[in-house]
Amino acid sequence: MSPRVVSEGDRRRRRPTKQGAVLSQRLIIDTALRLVEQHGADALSVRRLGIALGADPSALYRYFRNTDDLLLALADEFIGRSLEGWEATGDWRTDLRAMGLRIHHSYHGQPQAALLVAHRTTGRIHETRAVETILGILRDGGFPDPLAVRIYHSFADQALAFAAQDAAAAALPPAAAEADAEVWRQAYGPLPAATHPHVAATYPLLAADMSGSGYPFALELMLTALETLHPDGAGGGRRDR
Amino acid sequence: MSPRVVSEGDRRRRRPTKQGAVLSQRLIIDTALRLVEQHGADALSVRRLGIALGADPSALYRYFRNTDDLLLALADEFIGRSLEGWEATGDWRTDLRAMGLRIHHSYHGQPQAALLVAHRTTGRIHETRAVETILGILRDGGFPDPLAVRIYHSFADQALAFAAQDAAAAALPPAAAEADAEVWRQAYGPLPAATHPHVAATYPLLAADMSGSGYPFALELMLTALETLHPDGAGGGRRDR
DNA sequence: GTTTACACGTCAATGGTGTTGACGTAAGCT
DNA sequence: AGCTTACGTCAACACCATTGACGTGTAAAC
Repeated sequence: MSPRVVSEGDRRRRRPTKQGAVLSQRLIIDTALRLVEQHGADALSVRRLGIALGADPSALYRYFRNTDDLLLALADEFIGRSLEGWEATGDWRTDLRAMGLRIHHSYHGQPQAALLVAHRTTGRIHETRAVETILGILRDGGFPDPLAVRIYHSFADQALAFAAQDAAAAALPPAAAEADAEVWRQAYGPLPAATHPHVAATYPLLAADMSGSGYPFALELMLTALETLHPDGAGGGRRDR
Repeated sequence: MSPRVVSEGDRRRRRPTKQGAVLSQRLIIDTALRLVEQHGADALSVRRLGIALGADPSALYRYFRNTDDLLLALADEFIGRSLEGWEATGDWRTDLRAMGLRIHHSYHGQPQAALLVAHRTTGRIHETRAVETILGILRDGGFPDPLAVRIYHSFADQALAFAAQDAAAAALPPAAAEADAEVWRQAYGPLPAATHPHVAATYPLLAADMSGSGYPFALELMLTALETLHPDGAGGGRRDR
């Protein structure tokens, strides 16, 4: 008896489905990504993916052990894409900022896969390269090793944590996402100054600010703090007091 | 015809189930939290919750409109518990720090539930009180409204994002957690200086640092940055209103 | 105390999900 | 040309959230 899933290298018989599609891991991953992009995260089910491929849903189990296996493959795919094409400028502020925003942005683009991978340590090639790059920015930027390592840890965790957080929001079923957005109008708007003076006083500002991600400003705050920790005093004289 | 779900105030008839349980929102939420605590986030389904309560699963729909409604109630309960007993000192640095660590800590203590809940906006009583409290710390601390709001947003998101991130790590099944820890030794330890000079140079520091959470340091960085943004320059004193 | 209205627990059914075992066809080797 | 067996298909299982109909028995009204 043959194992249910055959590794891609050993695959031989390319047998078309009833509807004429010739399956492969590549085709399945690409189709799944397209499905998620076009119809949202919850459109990705084995049954729907089967239909989109023109194959019986159970055929997928010839290519992936289970849906988790498939989603990890998806995640790995976009990690690769998210690191593509970045180049260092040599200024640690600029480079850290770009790195953070890039991670955050690319995870946000594929929330479903992001959710799965954001809190795992993969140790794979793209991840190790990212670690190396960020550490390099900090050490070449003049931070001593112990500080560079602590900063790396907080910087990377913060980028991933915010990315996962925002991805989770983006991956909510439409109804729940709508509800979360409405909450700021319906629950916080009517709060009276008597019981919630600070919310009442700042409500318009709040409602406007909360619609976006808190990450960009958090990143700027971190960069600001790093300037004061930099061994060269004010960190190149950008900040004054 | 009566609406399917009756608001808690208007509820009158307390009719025991076949198995003798007398349902209420309180009982349901407490049971759900216990279920998640004991058997993990995946154990929370309407059917299983019904069984745990000793009631037909569909009885839940007399108390919550749907599972999302139940989840939000769960989330708010969680927020409430994590802020129980906190008291302001009047110093915004101390208070913000305490607030952040408290959120982070309580989520870490209930990782399974935290995962389920960390990225929702509930708009309910405990959450609004938390928002009011944090905004109050910032405004009473002397930050002008537009800045206070931006800071609130990034501060709260940071605490929640890290909490979810660390909860996710703590909630991994033992086997997967072991595997993730091993990755740092097996994948990063052997990286040669030729291809990954920065990782190789700092590996002992890295391995030691990565075992903890990045949040405490990230929080300190944020507080440091806030000092420089404070209108009183070095952020010396408390401002009265 | 008796009556009455209806709240709410229960049942059954719907349409979704991931996953597996059995089966036979046809693909690609010899 | 014949043989093996990979792999696409089918059917079934166990679970999921949710809803409409129903009737019991509680608590209010009298």
